[in-house]
Amino acid sequence: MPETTATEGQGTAAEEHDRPRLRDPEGTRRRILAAALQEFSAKGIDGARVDAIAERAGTNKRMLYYYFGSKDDLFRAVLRQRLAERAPMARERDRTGPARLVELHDKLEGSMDYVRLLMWEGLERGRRREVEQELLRRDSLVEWCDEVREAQRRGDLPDDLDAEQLVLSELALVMFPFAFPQITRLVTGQLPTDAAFKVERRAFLERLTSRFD
Amino acid sequence: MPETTATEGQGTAAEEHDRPRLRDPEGTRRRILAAALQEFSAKGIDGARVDAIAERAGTNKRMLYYYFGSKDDLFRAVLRQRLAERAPMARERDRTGPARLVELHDKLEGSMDYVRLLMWEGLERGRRREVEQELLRRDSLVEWCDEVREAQRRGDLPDDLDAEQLVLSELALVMFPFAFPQITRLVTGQLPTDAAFKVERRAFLERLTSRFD
DNA sequence: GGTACAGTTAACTATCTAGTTAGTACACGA
DNA sequence: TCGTGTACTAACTAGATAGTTAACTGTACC
Repeated sequence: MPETTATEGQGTAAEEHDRPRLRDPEGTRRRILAAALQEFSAKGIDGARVDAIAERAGTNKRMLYYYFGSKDDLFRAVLRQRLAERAPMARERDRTGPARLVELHDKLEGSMDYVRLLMWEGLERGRRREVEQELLRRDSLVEWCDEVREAQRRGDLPDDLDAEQLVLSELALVMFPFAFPQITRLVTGQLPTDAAFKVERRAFLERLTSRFD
Repeated sequence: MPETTATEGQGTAAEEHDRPRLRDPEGTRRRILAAALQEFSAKGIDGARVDAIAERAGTNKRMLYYYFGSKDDLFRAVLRQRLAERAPMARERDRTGPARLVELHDKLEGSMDYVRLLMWEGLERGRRREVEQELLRRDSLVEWCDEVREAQRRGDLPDDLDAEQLVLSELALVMFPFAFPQITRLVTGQLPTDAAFKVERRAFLERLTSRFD
């Protein structure tokens, strides 16, 4: 018979408010995903520690394997969820109007974790043929390119530039500072998370678009 | 007294050509750096394995600590060396002329390992106040910004755009595809290392510059 | 009120990994 | 030819880490 320390701290009613439900499958799952998002975003797949994720989620490491199978599967689940969350936002955006870069910048600036997740994906998985949510992502990007071509036909965007390359470049302009914080700091003296930087970048993107179209 | 297996395979003259010099301090150091560059570039600091670096360098793991002190110090040594190698190239380049983006693209396309090293630095060390070769890098970038401002005064570049933001954006346009190979593939159908992609990107950057200035 | 199963836990294990110990051998100057 | 320091090596270690075991428990359903 094992030492019965397991029940320690669960008997008293005073502690009930700490953990309202003793069992909460969906909650546990959600908490693990949230904790994993933070951990993976901060340290990548190799750098993240399974124990740290479990502790952050306020649960046991075993639950992580119970729900997700492996560290790698957990990373993919996190990425899948985050991508699915953002997918609908892309469609809402005006992707060809004069405010498109500023709008994209605003959408992205609050989700550093998302950009970092994509970077880890690129570095640790970039060579793969298939990527998480391949079809969803490709469809979304193809749609964007189609809209650009449409706008080119209308004359709203310059038609001598390849649509795909243009989309790639707009992503570059907005994502790059968040992806390379050290370069951003070396060039501008500020980190991409600084409020002052965001204001300057925003203003720059605004002027760039107006000058460009 | 330990077993004297150490001399095994070193006595015969027939094996001499495998290892021309039994001692080659500079060579060993160089081989470790080269191996570390490959390993760190491919897998990052956390992902790289010290044993793998030693094996790739054809030496013993102990030598790595003998010459560089720690895994972390080795990474910094690799980064420092690579940055020092590239520093003079920046000054040679014409950074304000109409071919500047294409030229930067050409300079960068052969050194994926360099871009990846910078990405790992950004992800695993981005928050730090100081970065490897801080002064060298900042000086180089400040010089670039000054040249841009000069060109703006001359009227060669649009003067309503902040010089720092412009430099950051030009780096973004060129580095982004290499940093996000999976996004590049999803948008264009090609990896940034594909010859076809490079041609297209080059053409795009050329047209972009001519339309912009 | 019993029972079956999903949810939860602590403790365990095999393996890996950065870093070390302690010793060997080459080269070079005296 | 001897002695000394630099270069080099194999084997080891302590701690970490992903993943597992097995036992336990709340809960839904009968």
